[in-house]
Amino acid sequence: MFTINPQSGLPIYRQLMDQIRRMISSGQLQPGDSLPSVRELALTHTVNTMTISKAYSMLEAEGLLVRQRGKAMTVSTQTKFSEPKQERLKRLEPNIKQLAMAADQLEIELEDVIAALRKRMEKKS
Amino acid sequence: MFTINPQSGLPIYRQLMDQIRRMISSGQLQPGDSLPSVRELALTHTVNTMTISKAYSMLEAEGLLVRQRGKAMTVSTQTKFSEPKQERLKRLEPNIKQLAMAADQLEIELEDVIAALRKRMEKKS
DNA sequence: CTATGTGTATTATTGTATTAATACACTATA
DNA sequence: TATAGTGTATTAATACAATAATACACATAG
Repeated sequence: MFTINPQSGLPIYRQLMDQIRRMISSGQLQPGDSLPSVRELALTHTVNTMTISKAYSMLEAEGLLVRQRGKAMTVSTQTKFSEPKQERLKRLEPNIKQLAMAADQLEIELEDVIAALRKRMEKKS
Repeated sequence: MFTINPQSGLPIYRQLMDQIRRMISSGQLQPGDSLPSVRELALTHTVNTMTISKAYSMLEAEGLLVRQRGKAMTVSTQTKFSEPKQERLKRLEPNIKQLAMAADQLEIELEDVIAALRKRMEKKS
């Protein structure tokens, strides 16, 4: 369900938070939906349960998730799911910015970046 | 000369290493070129000198930089500067991959991603 | 020679990230 | 009621990241 890369330098709990935020923003995770249990995620990604729990707790502090003891974490019904495209684009900005910087420093032309991106994104769909 | 974002989660010394690697790969930093002194970088980015030093040391261990006591760090003359486009594209892959994942989770269409990227990259040139 | 500019080493401190093992409180279900 | 499944708390240990202050070794220009 999620993609964790322990080598990326980015803390695991932050990778998780980012991904969950985005999937809620798009509606892939809708209000009321249950998230995988901390033990399940910890197992499939060979990560400690407390690492997952930390991500969940912080998203709960943000109001995105709701915790009910004894039950799986769920997406808050207070969140407006499926944000408009403009909002979602804003969430993508940091990633755009970072790619642009990297391409710039590598002196890779815009069209080549686009080609690479196309290749990657069309693969999945 | 470099862009440091302390909030990004990625360790500062790794941000620096990534950027230097890319600029050597493209030839923006050429063999023999001097890098900014650790004190200068530390000052302009309000970061500790040892953090910069760590990045430099690790790049020296990789063979990219050369240290001569009493002088500024320089780009190794052993490195092939201006790598071919194919090599540079390979270096961009992780960034492409990450953007693709984010866009996917945000359910942003390829064409919208490209538009955002275009907007950002054309701004600079 | 001196002053200034390189990078480095050392030691100490602080905060964060992750793992580990165990126990607890609660829910749902057989 | 018993069992298995939720998330959480606690304590301990380890590793990493960053800061701080100081001192050292060397190069170069005056």
